[in-house]
Amino acid sequence: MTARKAVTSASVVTYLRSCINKGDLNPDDKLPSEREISERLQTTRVTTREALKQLEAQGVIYRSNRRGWFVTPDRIKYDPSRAMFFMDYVAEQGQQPFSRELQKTKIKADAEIALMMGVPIGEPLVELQRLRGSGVRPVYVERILLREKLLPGIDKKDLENSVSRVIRNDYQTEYGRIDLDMVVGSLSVTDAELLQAPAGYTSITIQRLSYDAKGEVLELDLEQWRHDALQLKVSLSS
Amino acid sequence: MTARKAVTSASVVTYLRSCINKGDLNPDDKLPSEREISERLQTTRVTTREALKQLEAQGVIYRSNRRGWFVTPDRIKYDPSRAMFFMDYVAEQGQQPFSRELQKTKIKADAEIALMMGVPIGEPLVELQRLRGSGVRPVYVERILLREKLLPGIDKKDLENSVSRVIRNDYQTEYGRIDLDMVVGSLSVTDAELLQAPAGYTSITIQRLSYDAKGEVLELDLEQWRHDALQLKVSLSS
DNA sequence: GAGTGGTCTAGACCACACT
DNA sequence: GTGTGGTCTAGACCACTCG
Repeated sequence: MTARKAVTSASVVTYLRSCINKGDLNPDDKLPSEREISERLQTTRVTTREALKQLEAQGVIYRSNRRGWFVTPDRIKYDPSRAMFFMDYVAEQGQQPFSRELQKTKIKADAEIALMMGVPIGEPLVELQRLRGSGVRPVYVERILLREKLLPGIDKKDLENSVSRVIRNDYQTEYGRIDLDMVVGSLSVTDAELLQAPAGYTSITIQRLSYDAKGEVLELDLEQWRHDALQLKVSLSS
Repeated sequence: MTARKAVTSASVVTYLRSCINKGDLNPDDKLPSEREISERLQTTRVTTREALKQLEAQGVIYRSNRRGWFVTPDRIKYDPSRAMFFMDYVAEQGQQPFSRELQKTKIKADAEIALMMGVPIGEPLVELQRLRGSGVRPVYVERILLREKLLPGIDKKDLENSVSRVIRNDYQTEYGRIDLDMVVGSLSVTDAELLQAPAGYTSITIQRLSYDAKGEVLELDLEQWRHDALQLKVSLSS
């Protein structure tokens, strides 16, 4: 009998981790192809893929579409309790942020949105869709719903970089309470496409409801993050 | 040619979702075995398993050890900004909470812990490990590190149900600032075992550093949650 | 056009859970 | 003991990316 001992996915994980830790592979570097790894370690693609998925779950590597596997750069530290802007805090962490406006339209609140925002059905809103990333990698898509009633003419402003800055400067409106809601799930087909991830990729959904100083709802922000791109930090003082 | 069209994992997902939505399967119900599903839908176990993993990522079903797949009950809504206790808010949401003390020992801060807590290396601490769940399902493990210096004799108290209550009532100490840190990752072998999940299961890591009113660090809380068991809600007032 | 990741087939063995 | 989930082998085809 030639009885070759089966190669476990755990050993493939160990091997790949060591490559990354040794520095043979740096953040955003591409890993060798699945077939090449399999051949090198004398195993099958299924086992190699299993190992890759484990590392992906740990946030060590990530996938980009059908282009391959890459080493994950540091997570973006995001503190929703600090009044800071994406473009600023990513830069502060030594990475290059980018922001792309995908859509800006006037809509009317449907039943679902109205419920989430606590406004009447049919209330006029401005919907803004953005894609944001760090370096070469898109990290989240967001959908922002703004109440035109409280922010007249907001649809004509440049909102690509920061909505909060416009609200503060152009409307002399300060934020009051913010309600955050976070859940781990997986990406829809359309969101996955935008984030250059396979459908079903593990994601973090953040829903943020912002009020003004008088307690009126200003905006609803729905974010979908690649799970491995985010580290959430919140500071509470009671 | 007999050329049977390949069955896609997407169609298996659709089929299982419909079973759950129709009410054929209720929360915590066990799904049929992988082989049975495969045979019923004329496909292989690999494809069925792929579908099950997709539903797992979405949080629709969960695994328990080697016992099988089950329908996920509602997520526990957890608001760290409210002064509430696990046992209370789970009950409030109509589920039966449980809490089990796994360990309680006196230790000295090692380098890693000292750094996280901002205390000197070697500072005496009380380490408490607990396992908590809802219904029949364990949902998170936690490791609590308490500063004996500020909480003398804390190791002799009953801490199974609520540390915060003891601190408040027995030490007349109020909490001040709380720093939260959240990240999505995967379970270690030991944590997975405690949570009756396979190693590598997707998890949410929550790190909570609590200060007293004077700004002194009181405790460090390290929690590992099953990703599908938690919905985090935070209310911030600026 | 060559090569890659994404997916599916059709088996197999093992360790553990349940009865 | 029986059956289950967990894992691995050894192929195959397709759709897409990249050069």
